Amino acid sequence: MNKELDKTVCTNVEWVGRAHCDRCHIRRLMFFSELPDSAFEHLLQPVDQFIHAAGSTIFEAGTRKKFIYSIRRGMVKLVHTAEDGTNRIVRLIGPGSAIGLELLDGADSYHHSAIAINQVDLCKIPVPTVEQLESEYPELYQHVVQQLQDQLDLADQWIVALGAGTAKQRVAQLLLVLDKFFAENNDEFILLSREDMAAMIGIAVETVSRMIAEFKRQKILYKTDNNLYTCNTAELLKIAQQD
Amino acid sequence: MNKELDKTVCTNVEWVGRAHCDRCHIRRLMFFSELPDSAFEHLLQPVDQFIHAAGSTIFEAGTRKKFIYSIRRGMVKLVHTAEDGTNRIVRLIGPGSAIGLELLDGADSYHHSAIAINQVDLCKIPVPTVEQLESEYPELYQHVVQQLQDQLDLADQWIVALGAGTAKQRVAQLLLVLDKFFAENNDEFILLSREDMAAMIGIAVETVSRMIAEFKRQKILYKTDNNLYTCNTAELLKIAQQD
DNA sequence: TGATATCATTGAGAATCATCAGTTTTCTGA
DNA sequence: TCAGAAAACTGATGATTCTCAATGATATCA
Repeated sequence: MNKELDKTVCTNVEWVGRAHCDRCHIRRLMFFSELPDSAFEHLLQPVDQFIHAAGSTIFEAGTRKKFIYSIRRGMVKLVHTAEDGTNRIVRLIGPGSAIGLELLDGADSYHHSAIAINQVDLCKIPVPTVEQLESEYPELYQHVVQQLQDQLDLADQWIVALGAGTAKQRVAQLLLVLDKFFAENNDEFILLSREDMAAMIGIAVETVSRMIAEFKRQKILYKTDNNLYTCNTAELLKIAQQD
Repeated sequence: MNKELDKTVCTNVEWVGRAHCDRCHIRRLMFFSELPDSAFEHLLQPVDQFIHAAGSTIFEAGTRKKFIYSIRRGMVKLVHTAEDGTNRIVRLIGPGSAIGLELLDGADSYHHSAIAINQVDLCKIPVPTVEQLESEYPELYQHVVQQLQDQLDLADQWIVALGAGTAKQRVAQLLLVLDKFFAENNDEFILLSREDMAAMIGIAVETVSRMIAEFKRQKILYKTDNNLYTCNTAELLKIAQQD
């Protein structure tokens, strides 16, 4: 199912500059939210800021790098690739969340591949720096625990909502998830590719397409802009939960 | 799918006694593994030990209790129940793992119900006691992080292995998961009820039964004892991964 | 802007799975 | 040890979904 996703891996990454966490205007939303300004005076290794183009790979599963990434803007998909090349999307990660946290507790390589869905703005934080700050500021542990718990909740939601039911129900659930996830201020959201959606709910691409097309015809889902969509949440909920 | 699991909730719970963590012979496997004996001299609230009979509920989703549980022996299923009564098993938890960790970071109630699969031997640890020990011994945070990361890995494995593929592939994957999970020393494992298996992989009970029966006929799965089974791992892997 | 590649949609037939109903097996308690 | 209940298994049928193939729409780039 869904083989050879991303045949042409575009590695379009732009270095934006050294991060100055003490002057970061969104720090209270980010990985170092609990730390005082003074914490960043003597970092073991510096934090850098990057912009990843849509489709570019942030890290690949199994790679032995030593960085975690705090997402400032954009959406990242965590992908598991099986031996036969089958891809499965395990989680979507948005602004304020961190990826690569497995490195903080002994894992020697990333557990998934992380790929930018749209343009992603992120901070690249060396693991030794995190460990240094953890030992100096135990409150950072609290934040890591919070992050992991949030991601565990997401994974559970994924299992419950996207892992059972008919194809139509799963697509409806997925749209509800996307709506809640992307819609920060407005209620528009980016509709993912059929391939990505299929890789999330474990059904064929054509089936996803059929369901999406049907929802569009029924005006449950409508395009507002380029590839921005809005949906009728109430109607989707009814579909998702019907017996 | 799989409605009215556990119509007769047996709440057979036996108090074994106050836990003396400083003298616990398996502490290095348990939640307080990193702490010194002296840590337990002045606990805010005591830790108690219980035995739960198979099928009994350890806690129910949404309950506002203030305890986490460290599993000493036996298997626990974490169950999500939808509004319509549909049950979905989100995770299996075994010895050395802890449940209810969501309470440690602000959640005011359990996210799932926890039900004993076989006889479960556990320690009931009050949240204030954990918080006390966390502030005195920051290394306990490390352990919580480890626990959460382990459970996140389990959840991801669940999504990848049990969420896609044909019914036969999913059942094969599930048997492999059970084999790896239950088989501590020997290679026998408890075969769950068809209802539980269906609730894990999101297919109909009858379909699970058909697949299991087929595996038995093909001698890929054989009963060794009461309801202990052994499986041909290589053969199951082949089935699980075939195109 | 037009050519081309990629993605989304649709159709049709085959394969898979859910459902309902009935049978067999296993478990449980008197 | 036996009767009754629960769980597991099986068969038949219809609905759903996958697969293969073709067409339409959209994006990209020279």
